[in-house]
Amino acid sequence: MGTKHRFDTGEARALKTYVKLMRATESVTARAHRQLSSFGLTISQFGVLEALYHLGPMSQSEIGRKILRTSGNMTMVIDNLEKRNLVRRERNRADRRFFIIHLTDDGKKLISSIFPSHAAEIARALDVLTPAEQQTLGRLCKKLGLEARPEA
Amino acid sequence: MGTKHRFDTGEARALKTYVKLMRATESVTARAHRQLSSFGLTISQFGVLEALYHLGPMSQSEIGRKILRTSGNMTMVIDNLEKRNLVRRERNRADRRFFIIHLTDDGKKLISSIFPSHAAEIARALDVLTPAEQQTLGRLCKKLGLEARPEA
DNA sequence: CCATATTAGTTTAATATTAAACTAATTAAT
DNA sequence: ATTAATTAGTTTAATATTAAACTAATATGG
Repeated sequence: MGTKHRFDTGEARALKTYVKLMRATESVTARAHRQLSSFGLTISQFGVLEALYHLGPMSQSEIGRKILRTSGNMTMVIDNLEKRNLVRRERNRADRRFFIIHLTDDGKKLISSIFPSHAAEIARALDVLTPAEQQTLGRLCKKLGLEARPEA
Repeated sequence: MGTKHRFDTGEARALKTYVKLMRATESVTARAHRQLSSFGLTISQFGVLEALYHLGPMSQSEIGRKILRTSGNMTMVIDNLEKRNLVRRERNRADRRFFIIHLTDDGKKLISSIFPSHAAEIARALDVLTPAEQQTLGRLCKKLGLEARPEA
């Protein structure tokens, strides 16, 4: 058929899929964002608090790896959380290059009060898919996500 | 079982699915971003050029709707593209509230030279999925995307 | 020990992003 | 026609985001 490839069908399919993937993510994220901002948190700030809440104290770079952000970014997000006394930097004694970030009592109180409604909101968003469809979506996304991100 | 719901299984499933969805999107987008930045374009700038290239001249708000960005955002992105002489604002005579944004010759040249490699890069990223899997992923994402974004 | 490399985090400069307040132009309603 | 509401775009202020240059601490390899 096409000698060059004015628009290889495989590419067209991939592009269409990608657009839908992005729109789906942005639609769910926008919903989460709307809700979180009513609690005065950005998505990244929530991500930090949530990681600390469910996984325990961590260094900035570890958190950055979990929520897919750069180290420079983490500096600012954690600065802002620290200003509001939601987290606390604690210099590691053994290796003084890094901090361990802890939730403060205020932070713990906030994230534990917000998390349930966040989870419920996400569940509401995914409710248009059956449980089986969610499983399938998760499986396909996992395959896609792994490919460019060898890290867990 | 659980009277309250310490972690309703439906919610747990939804959250896991959402995390995978985000990671998949960010993995593909990061790949696209890496490539585009080698051409000196951000994702949003590319989105604007691509929309104009494939859909023709449009107002800022129309572009914003296509690429899911706010109007304030469009002002800056288009300012930056205009500075580089890749697009041109043309005041609409009939309704002087809006501009029609046109690709300049430079802009046309740039996007037409970049688009094929971008498409190829996305296709490469989606290559871990079979065509059938891509179709399924697209179908599920479309369902999800529609729900919170009634606009087409 | 000392030079080098690596690692954690910060800073800087640029763009992105949003929400909200705002201006200007148009449309609708009475 | 005049007022009110809507629409397009800009501006502002705040946070986000990245890449790149940087500092400080640690690890490695002679």
